[in-house]
Amino acid sequence: MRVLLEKLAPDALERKKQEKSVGLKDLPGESSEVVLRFAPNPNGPLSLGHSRGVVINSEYAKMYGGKVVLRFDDTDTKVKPPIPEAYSWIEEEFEWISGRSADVVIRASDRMPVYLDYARKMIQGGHGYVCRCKSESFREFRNSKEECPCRNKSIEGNIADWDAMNEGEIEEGGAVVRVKTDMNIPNPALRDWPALRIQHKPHPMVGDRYKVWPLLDFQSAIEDHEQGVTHIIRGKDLMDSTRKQTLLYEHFGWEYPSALYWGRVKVHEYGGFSTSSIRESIDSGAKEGWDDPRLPTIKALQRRGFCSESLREFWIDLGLSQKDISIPLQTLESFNARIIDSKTERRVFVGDPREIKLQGDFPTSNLSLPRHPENPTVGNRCWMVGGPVVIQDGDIGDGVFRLKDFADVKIVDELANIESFEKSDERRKIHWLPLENSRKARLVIPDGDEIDELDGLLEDVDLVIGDVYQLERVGFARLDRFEEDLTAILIWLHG
RNA sequence: GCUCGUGUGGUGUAGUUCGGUCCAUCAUGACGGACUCUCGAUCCGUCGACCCGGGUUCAAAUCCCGGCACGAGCACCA
Repeated sequence: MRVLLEKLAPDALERKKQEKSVGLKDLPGESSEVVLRFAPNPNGPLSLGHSRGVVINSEYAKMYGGKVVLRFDDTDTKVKPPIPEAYSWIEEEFEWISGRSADVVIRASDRMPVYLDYARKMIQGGHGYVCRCKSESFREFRNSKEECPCRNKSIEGNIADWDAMNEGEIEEGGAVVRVKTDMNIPNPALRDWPALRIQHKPHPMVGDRYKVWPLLDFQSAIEDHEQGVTHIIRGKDLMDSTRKQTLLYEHFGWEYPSALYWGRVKVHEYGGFSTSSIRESIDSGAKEGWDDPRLPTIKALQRRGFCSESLREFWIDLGLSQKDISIPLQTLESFNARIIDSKTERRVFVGDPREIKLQGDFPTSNLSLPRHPENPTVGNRCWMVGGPVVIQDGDIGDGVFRLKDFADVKIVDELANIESFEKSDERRKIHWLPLENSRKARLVIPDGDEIDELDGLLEDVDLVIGDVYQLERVGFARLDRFEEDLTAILIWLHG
């Protein structure tokens, strides 16, 4: 066979090197006018978990020249109530993460008349009914595949109940609108699922105008249709949602969009991405705020100095796998480090400083060091050498080392004797700083639920709040602020 | 319990649609080395995987059957 092939088609024997496909896979189905959506609950700012939805959806929109709808699913006033500031936070974060603003921004709470109208149509068409059963008793019906007594009520009776719900005549929990499916569907989750419920608690944005609010499966299904969404990308925990909504679409005679799913992601360093539990930790005082550097929020990531490009590369690299994955933060960090390294200026931070005096034959003078070793165009930084210098206490060791970019020294009686300016042997290289060019600084290092702080001295050369620096031999950190006593506060980014 | 989904090196990921071009891709990691430009960068090298068992086939990561493991849904949350 091989001999035959060699004669007929020698190319067929050449091994092509395997390649990993880059970027996202093609979208299934019709892709001429793609409309995607990202639908967070504004019960807090966006988290690292949400950023996956922003990146994947906006990236597909870019690939196909389509649109992304940013939709605020704010229909719950009790369990996960929206917070008013979060709407604008999320719009800004969406733009920061994706590098573009959303094409359409809508709030479910503004669209209530649309949902209520469709609900009434559904009831009138006999595809839904008002169920007055208690949730526990309906659960029994559902599990035993029995129809509940409300199911066969007349349309007139249902409309009367529907009006009563909207008038506020029925208490919370007293009634719910169900979509009529089939009590014999194998999957219990799909049997006559609830579409709208009563909430008397006022909504932070629209007040107490509405007494009946749609549940996610209903509201989202209606709005996806209204916006012409062609592809829904969401977590695989919402697979049953797709099936429920498909049944609703059948009632209305609509065609359901293509649905794609991703699995659950855990980042080892963070407990989870739940907005409610983050909010709890802030309310209890365990965390300082939404941008506490220990938190997996976008605000915290920004404050620490992550760039949005690394977030995009990270999620695109992970793709749309339905596998549940647990990934170390280091993976994101390595994307970030690679991207920011070339534009990050170097500075010296000496933690746990120890002062030493230089001794030897050298003139008091300027020492000029590059701001970036590979990018001379950003210029140099100047140190005055002559006075006392500081090194990290732990670096003392046997007292023989090289002060990086300066001189080989040997410590004798608290004095650093300069042995050579040229690198003369394989001794350790350590970072150091003239006292004259330093200012007090504190490096804040998030570590799980803890915050470690390291006091030291920072090279005081053109420090700009908000900039990220690479602290030589330490790692990357962002200058967060200056304290009143002018101490520089650095927040640790990564190594 | 019912329903749905997923199993590729330490961690992720490509390849599975339509079996051969796969002694399985890329990244990250670990280890070692080069560079008298860092514990950073760059460059070089090394390590390491198709969940298990059958079947079909000249040929299986890929198709079929049966296990096992893990995850999710079954909320008047999103």
